[in-house]
Amino acid sequence: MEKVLPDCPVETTLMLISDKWKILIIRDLLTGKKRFGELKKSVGKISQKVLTADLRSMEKAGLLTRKVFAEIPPHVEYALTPAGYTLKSVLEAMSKWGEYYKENVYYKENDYALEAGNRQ
Amino acid sequence: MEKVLPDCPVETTLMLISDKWKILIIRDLLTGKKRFGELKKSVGKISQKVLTADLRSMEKAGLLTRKVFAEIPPHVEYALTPAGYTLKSVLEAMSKWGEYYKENVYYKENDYALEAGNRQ
DNA sequence: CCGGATCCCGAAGGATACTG
DNA sequence: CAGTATCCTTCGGGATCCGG
Repeated sequence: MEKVLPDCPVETTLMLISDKWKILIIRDLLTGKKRFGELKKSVGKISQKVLTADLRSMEKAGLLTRKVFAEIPPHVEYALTPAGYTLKSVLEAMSKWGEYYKENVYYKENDYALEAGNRQ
Repeated sequence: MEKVLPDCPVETTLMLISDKWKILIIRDLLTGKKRFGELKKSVGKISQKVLTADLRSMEKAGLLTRKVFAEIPPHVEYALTPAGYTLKSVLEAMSKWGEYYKENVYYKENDYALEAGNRQ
């Protein structure tokens, strides 16, 4: 890897998983290995091109493995590496905070403005 | 037409803080309130426009407060709300993972990749 | 000092068609 | 089924100027 990691470990993490869909890919792999088509369905409205690109990038980063079965039709399985799996702690923190926010901010305080940082 | 938060709490969190700079803004506010100019320096290469926009968006979402002092020259302070502060758990998880990654994956990349790839 | 108003660009992502 | 290959669109975000 020619590129140097940032000093701040938070930025390191951002560099690796802050793309639009990567966290969701990890979320869906935390429950076990999945085939390309399964991921495409479970992640959401991701396109094939982007899913392929993100999976390749995460493979290079050592977050997941790609296993090709020599079959017809093709069969490819993706699974988290130990390093990828340890992202579970980050996802769990995000999940808990999301629930907290929904109950304590979104439903109680003033309505959350829609244009603000919304991604579909 | 009311827009609703996603069912998945992870996606809720993503919706609110997955923009390029928001996590770093929170990182820098976790240590206490800061003025606009201080944030601009500490966050990194963020532009004024984007910093302003992100701060406004996060204010609307209830993550931080904006306090304007009636002074000349202007003086504005930003501070996390309790909801914003609880994101600390997410940031800590990201920080720990970043350090873990640097030591256990980045510095041993080739070994790791081979091992993970050959394991089956 | 803070930040609004414009203009602009490039990269990330989407749509669609094709293939081993 | 799991990709490539193209083409196209969007929009996040940078640069600059201005103003209270």
